[in-house]
Formats: sequence, structure tokens, C-alpha cells
Amino acid sequence: MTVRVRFAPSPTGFLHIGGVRTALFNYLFAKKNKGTFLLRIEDTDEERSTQASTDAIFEGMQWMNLLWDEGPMPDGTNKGPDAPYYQAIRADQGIYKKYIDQLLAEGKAYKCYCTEEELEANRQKCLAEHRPPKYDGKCAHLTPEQQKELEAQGRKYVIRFRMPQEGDVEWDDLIRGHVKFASKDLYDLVIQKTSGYPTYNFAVVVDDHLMRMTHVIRGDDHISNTPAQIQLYRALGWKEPIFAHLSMIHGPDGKKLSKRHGATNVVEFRNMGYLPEALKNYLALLGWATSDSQQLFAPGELEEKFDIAGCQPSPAVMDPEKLNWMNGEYIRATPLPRLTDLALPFIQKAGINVSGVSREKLEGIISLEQEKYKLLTEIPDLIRFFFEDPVFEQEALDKVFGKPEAKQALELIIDAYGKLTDFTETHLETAARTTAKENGLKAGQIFHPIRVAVSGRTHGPTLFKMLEYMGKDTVLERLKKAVTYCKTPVC
RNA sequence: GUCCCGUUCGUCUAGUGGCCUAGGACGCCGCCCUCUCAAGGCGGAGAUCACGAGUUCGAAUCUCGUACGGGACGCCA
Repeated sequence: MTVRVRFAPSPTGFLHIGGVRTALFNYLFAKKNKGTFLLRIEDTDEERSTQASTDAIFEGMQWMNLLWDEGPMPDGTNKGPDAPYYQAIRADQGIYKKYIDQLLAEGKAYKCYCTEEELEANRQKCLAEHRPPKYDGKCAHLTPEQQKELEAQGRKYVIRFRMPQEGDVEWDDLIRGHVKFASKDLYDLVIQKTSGYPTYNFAVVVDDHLMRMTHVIRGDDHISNTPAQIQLYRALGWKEPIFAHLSMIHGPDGKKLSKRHGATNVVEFRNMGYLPEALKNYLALLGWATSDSQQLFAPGELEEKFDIAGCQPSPAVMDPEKLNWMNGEYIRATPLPRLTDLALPFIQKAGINVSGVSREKLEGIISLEQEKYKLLTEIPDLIRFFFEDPVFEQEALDKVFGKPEAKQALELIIDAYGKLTDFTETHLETAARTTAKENGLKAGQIFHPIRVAVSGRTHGPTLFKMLEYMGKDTVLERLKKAVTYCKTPVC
């Protein structure tokens, strides 16, 4: 049996990082088992579903490189034999209606004419009696005459599923193990709204069956929906898929990850300078681990090693520190041409004009601190002084230019570098060391002032390579200017 | 309130009855390397395995209870 799994988001907002993780686990499970990964848009909420949200889902999935084998495509076409993949369209085609009618005909479902007020009154009554809110079955046994009368009054109706009340509903969850619910705690859920649209619980069941899903991997906030869905499968005469309920991602306070914990929208992670591969690697490790706790995975390795049995049932707290470390690891492993491509939008956004520099030189400049970047957003400020006059840090001014020998050191190196014809790394270093030695200065006493003079900072890339990239004119100009910033030694 | 689920270093986790005086990773601290900052190397601190009973020669691992935390109880998905 070929594995078939799906990611089925509802387009009612941006693509949440928790949703991305669910999608990722489905994707990895499909790849690992040489199965099919499908995308389906659950837009049966007519009020909240938007095209913009659907677009955001496509955008996020594509950025994360979680490409689906079957499903709707951004250009409006469909890929796969079970199109359409939008539930709203499927509803319009009468796909769900067919099964609603079947249940109605078999007496497994019924029309319910209760008003919102009646429902609310019942809910309050249940709560007051310390019982779980559960539909009271007021419309469960109406005669055709009563129904006709209510309809004559202009009453709208929903369709409710007649939930079996005997015994237990149980299943073997791939992550939780054996899970059991008492049927009596289940209620007659609405499967079709007054609008004629199916509800979530009904539409998923129908589509997961029609699309031949073998496994349903989703967040554990769906655990309590599962028994009702299993009853629906049975009522329709279908075999239910294998379920796997993933733990949720929590914020540092132990609560479900939400806006107040910081970024939750995948697009924000892109804007913050994360690499999709890094985020993917990090997310995979949130709730899953190999038996040797491997941290970093080469391309394709996750797809190969992922095992749903290694998933943790307990919730995982998202740790930005670790994500940042991992992103740094990925940045270090990124070939320079690609890193430069990735950095370019951030450099432009920061307002740095690099149009006058060759691609080769730009790559060189970026490479100087490649091992330091944790986020792509850090790149602009770390390379800015190559393209603009340095902004002097107060600390640099005090600590380095405050030294009595700083001014002399700069004057000496201006002289030495002025005479240098080959303005390259090794010559620059030799000249600096020689100058220091000849004048009784320690190497550091001359290196540090140079660094501050050209960059405005006490730390940065390896000094002489940096000078080489800046070029003789710029370096001398900056050194001369810096002399005026130095304190004249007072005797 | 009812039901369901969860609980190993601060965080992500390894662990499926003896290899555990509990391993790895992030973060933290120290040392080395070094023109600075990083990166890298080496080392360190950090978990009475939520608690309490029980089963067993032996329990982080099995059973039961307690506590705490989370989730679900919609014509939302």
C-alpha cells in the first residue's frame, strides 16, 4: 500500500509556524515511505476564508520547499486525480451533499431546527448541572409533519449526525499509542450548516476517504475530534486511516505558541533572515529525534531518516537561541554565490548601494565574516563600512584612539602604506609588522588603530584582507581622517 | 465543569527492566588558537528522570494513585 498523506490548512490567516511543522512531518513521512504528499485547502468557512490566505499558504510552502505531489497549484490549475482540492468548490459540486443524503436516507443523520438561543440555553443548562455541553437531541426524533411545520415557519435547519452512544471508540495512534473515548461523551455534531456547506468534521472525513489517505498526521488539538470522525467513517461504511497526533509547539511560558511569543508567521522567519533549510531542520527536531540525537542534517538526510515512531508526545518549546545557532551553521555551509544572492535583498533593504562593486568583490566582502552571521539580516550592518564612511563606536574611540601611541601609529602606517605598491593582504601585513617593529611598537598597538580607523569598530573581519578589499585610496583617506580623532598624548 | 493528553539538565532531546554514578545538542562558564570579533578544539557547571506507592533480585523504563501543565468541549478549522 502506497502511503498517502496530506496537509489540509484552512485559509483564514497567514501560514502559522505550527502549521508548517505539521506540513513538514507529513512531507517527511511521505518522502521516507516513497508516498504521496497532498495539499488540500479547507475553505468551508465562508466568512473567514480568503484568497490572500491561500496565497500565503502557497508562498510559505514553496519557500520552505515543501512541495506537494498533488493538490491545487498557485497558477489556478490542479495537480492530481482528485481535483478540485478546494473544499468550497467541492461543496459546490455536491460532493458532500451526496453523502449527507446517504446518511439522511439511512436515518443516521437528521435535520435540526434549533435556534442559536435554544442551543445556548442548553449549553448553559449543561454547565450549570456540571455536565459537559452536549446537544440535547431536541430535533433528533421529529416527525415529517413536525419538520414540515417548522419549515413552513421559515425555520432554517442544519444536519446533525446521529452519534452512536454505545461502547467506546478507540484507535491506535502512531504517536500516542492506544487512545479511547467513551461514546456517551460524544454528541450529535453538525455535519451541514444552514448555508448548505459541510462542517470541518464532515468534510475532512469525506475528502480523506475520497483522496485515499492512508495516514492522517495532524496536531494533537484534533485528538478530541478523532472519535467523532471515526464514527463518521463507520457510518459511511469506510475504513478510517491510521492517525498520528503530533504535539503542539509552545512558547517559553508553556502555552500554545501565539503572536505574543514573537514571530509565528513563516514569512516573518524569512524576513528575519532565516534560511528555509535551517528552519526545516530546527522544526524537524521539535518533537522528533533520531536515536543518536543527531542535530544537523545534510540535504535529503531528513527525508531518509525521519521516523514517526521517534516523535515525542509531549509539547515542545520553541527556542530561538538554538534556531539562531542552527541558522548560523547553515549560513556557514552555504556556498558564497548562493549566500550572496540570499543577502542581496537584505543589503538593498538596508539602503546600502553596492552597484559600484563587482560581484566577485561583493562575494569576497561577504565571505569575510561568513562564520559570524547567524541571520541574513545581520549582514548589511557588518559590511556597511566597506561602502560608506565608517561610523565610530564610542567604545572604539575611547579604548583604541584613547591610547597615547595611537596617533603615532596611524601616522607611521599612513607613511608605510603610502609607499606600498602592491596593496594586497600579505604585503599589508608585512608592512604593518615591520613598521611596528622598527618603531618599538607591539603588533597590536598598530593593528587596532588601523582597524578602528577604517571600520569605526573594535572588531570585524581579518584586518589585512579587509584593507585589500577597501583599496589603497579609501584606506589612506580613512587613516588620515582618523588621525584627527586621536587624542594627542599629553606629557 | 466534563473528557482527552502530557511530565528526563533553563530549552530540544537519547533512553523501551540491568550497559545510567542518565548520553548528545543549544545556551552558559573556563582554557587553547589568535590582529579584534567570530568560527574551531578541549574541558566544566547543569536532571534526586514531577511526586507517592506497588511489581521485580533490580525501574527513568511496567502498574496504580496524586500533583502540576496543556488541549478539546462551535452552524471555526
